[in-house]
Amino acid sequence: MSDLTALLRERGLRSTPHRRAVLYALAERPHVTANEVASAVARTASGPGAVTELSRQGLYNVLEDLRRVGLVRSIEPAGSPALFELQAGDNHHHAICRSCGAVQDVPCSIGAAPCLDAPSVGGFVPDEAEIVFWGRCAACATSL
Amino acid sequence: MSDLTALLRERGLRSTPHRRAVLYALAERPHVTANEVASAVARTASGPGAVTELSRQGLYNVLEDLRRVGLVRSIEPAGSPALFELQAGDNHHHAICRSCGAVQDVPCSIGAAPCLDAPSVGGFVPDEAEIVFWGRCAACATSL
DNA sequence: CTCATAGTTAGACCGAGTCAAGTGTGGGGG
DNA sequence: CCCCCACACTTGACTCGGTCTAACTATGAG
Repeated sequence: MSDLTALLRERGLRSTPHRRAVLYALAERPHVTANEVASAVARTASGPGAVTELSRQGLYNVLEDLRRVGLVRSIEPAGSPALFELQAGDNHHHAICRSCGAVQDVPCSIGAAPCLDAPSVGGFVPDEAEIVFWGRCAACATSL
Repeated sequence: MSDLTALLRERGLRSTPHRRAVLYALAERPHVTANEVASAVARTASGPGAVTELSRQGLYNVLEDLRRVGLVRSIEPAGSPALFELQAGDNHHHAICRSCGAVQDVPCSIGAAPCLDAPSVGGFVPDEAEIVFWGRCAACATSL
């Protein structure tokens, strides 16, 4: 758990219980909404790592801080609140189930990095490509 | 303008002034927010095609109807309200400028259809791939 | 010890979109 | 010709996710 502390310090952030709790929560379950992070953190409140409730503002501050230093990434699929995950640095993409909303990681496999190839169009300078595959997850596809 | 009527009938929708006005507005300017559509429609109110103001709910109804029959497509970039465009049927993607928010169409050029290749992962059955390139548009890139 | 600053809180606020329920309205049947 | 019903549309309250503001508290460098 103290590696979380190291991680935070490394990025120039103070290591606070809330920040550690958020990182810990995201490590356990990827692709969670801000609310889910909040309740995960709240649940931590009863464990040994005891954490006081985190206010809404506090939560967003923490998430934004972590995002800014590159520890956390967020995606905002159409029709869903923002989802947060630990930044793995592997530039993977996401597959989202149209019927149950489950989010799955998809390794960035198309060739090397299809990711930044495309738009030489009109002088546009891309720095990131975000790909979302919409469809049905295994469970929902079979139960059709 | 009556081709809009035909278009609507073809898809099983009554041709109403509001629906025509929305289609017309989208034909003129792609990637507009619901609000922008609303004001475009309102502006039409003073022209020859006179249209009475369209309520918020009415607007969303029209947009949803058009989307359902495949005349309109919408994208919801992170941190922005939904943007609407006419469905061109060409499955193009979008490049969004991080600094000015401008949205540009990007032809779906990577190979044939990178679009549905990827996730054989875990039984996921994709039906659409949505790609967003984030970066700087020509104007913002040069003015750095 | 002390003070600036980072972190936190409570609560008002906002924009985008949805819900529910009512009002027109226009195009068939009786 | 009139009634009636489906569909278009309006109004206003409401929800949800998130932001802003203004305080308060804890921390840690000097």
